[in-house]
Amino acid sequence: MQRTNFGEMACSIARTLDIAGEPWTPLIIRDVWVGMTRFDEIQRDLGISRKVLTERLTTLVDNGLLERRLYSERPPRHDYMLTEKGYEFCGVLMAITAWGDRWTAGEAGPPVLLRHHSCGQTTHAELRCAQCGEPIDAKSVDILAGPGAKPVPSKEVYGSAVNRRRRVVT
Amino acid sequence: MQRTNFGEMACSIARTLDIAGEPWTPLIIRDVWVGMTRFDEIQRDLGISRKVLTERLTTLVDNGLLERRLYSERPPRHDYMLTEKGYEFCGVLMAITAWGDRWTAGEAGPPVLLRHHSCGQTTHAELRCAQCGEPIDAKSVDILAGPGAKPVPSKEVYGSAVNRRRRVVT
DNA sequence: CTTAGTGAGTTCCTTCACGAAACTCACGCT
DNA sequence: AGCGTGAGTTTCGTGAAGGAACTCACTAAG
Repeated sequence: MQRTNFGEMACSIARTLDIAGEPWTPLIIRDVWVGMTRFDEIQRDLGISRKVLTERLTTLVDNGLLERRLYSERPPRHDYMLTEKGYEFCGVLMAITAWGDRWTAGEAGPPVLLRHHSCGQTTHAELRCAQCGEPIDAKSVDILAGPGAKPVPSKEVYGSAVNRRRRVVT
Repeated sequence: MQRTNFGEMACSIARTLDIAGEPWTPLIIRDVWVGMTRFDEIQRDLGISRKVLTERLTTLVDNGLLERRLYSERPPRHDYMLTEKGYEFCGVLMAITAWGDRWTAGEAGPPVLLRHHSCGQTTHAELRCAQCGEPIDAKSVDILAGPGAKPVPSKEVYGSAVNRRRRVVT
């Protein structure tokens, strides 16, 4: 893990990135999502060193995004399965995919398409307000300190940053 | 940047993580989003080394997520401003925040709340299908190879992984 | 029985990224 | 002149990543 301890910051982004803030972990979750549940097939697909894959898988299991499911007793062998927590992280991957398709795909177009079961169409994930259902983006929200915000100096700085945002953006 | 070149993978997630696949870059984008546009205030807020901040800011400018805007000529001084590309990356940050609030906030609750301008409520970002508007999650989509998928061996592996997903998950 | 292959790691060594600290430069202000 | 501020740059030590080889526990085939 990186040397700075992002897991103790009072920030959901930082805490999340403490678990998944390097490229391999999201890519492993993606692979498990699409059905690669065995060590060797993930390793082959990603071209990742066995050592790093072992570490990442262990971290994901320890943090509750993956679970090991025994598929063979002699020798002991496991499938890696997404937990509910892991499945919900795939929402983050869908948001990343949507951004990546928009800005990094170039002329070739998106490497991956999603087809939604309900409507049967190829689609992508769009961010909506959980309250009113309208599209939501960085310019259409205010950012407020929440109950889990740190009380002392960071909040002070944070509070003034919120005010500064009003000045600069508007 | 890490040694594996994620930018050349035929995968929007990997390409995106080539730019932003370590914790500092998303945190810097967040800080700029909330209004910290100067070098020193970002540095103080994040407690990041000046060297790493310089590198990350340069990468973000080179990749078009931030732009430098001169606010002083003597000496030359810049505000760092989000581009449209950068603003859309904040959508990814909102998705990360929603996941992090759900799974990493603990008893303290979310450190940050969003208030949506349109409806005036505190809210969070929710993923919806861009076609039909219904909520979308990892279990409600099929993953298909798109036009930008790599033709040869990865696609072969990828195709079989999609089939395996059907077997394991359903 | 031996040998070979497979799956899932572990170990070792080299390289590279990060963090701390110090330094540098270009200002403006007193 | 000296000091403070903002924005870097440099140096050095530490730890993580990657490549390669090795290890172990099986199963299958000869």
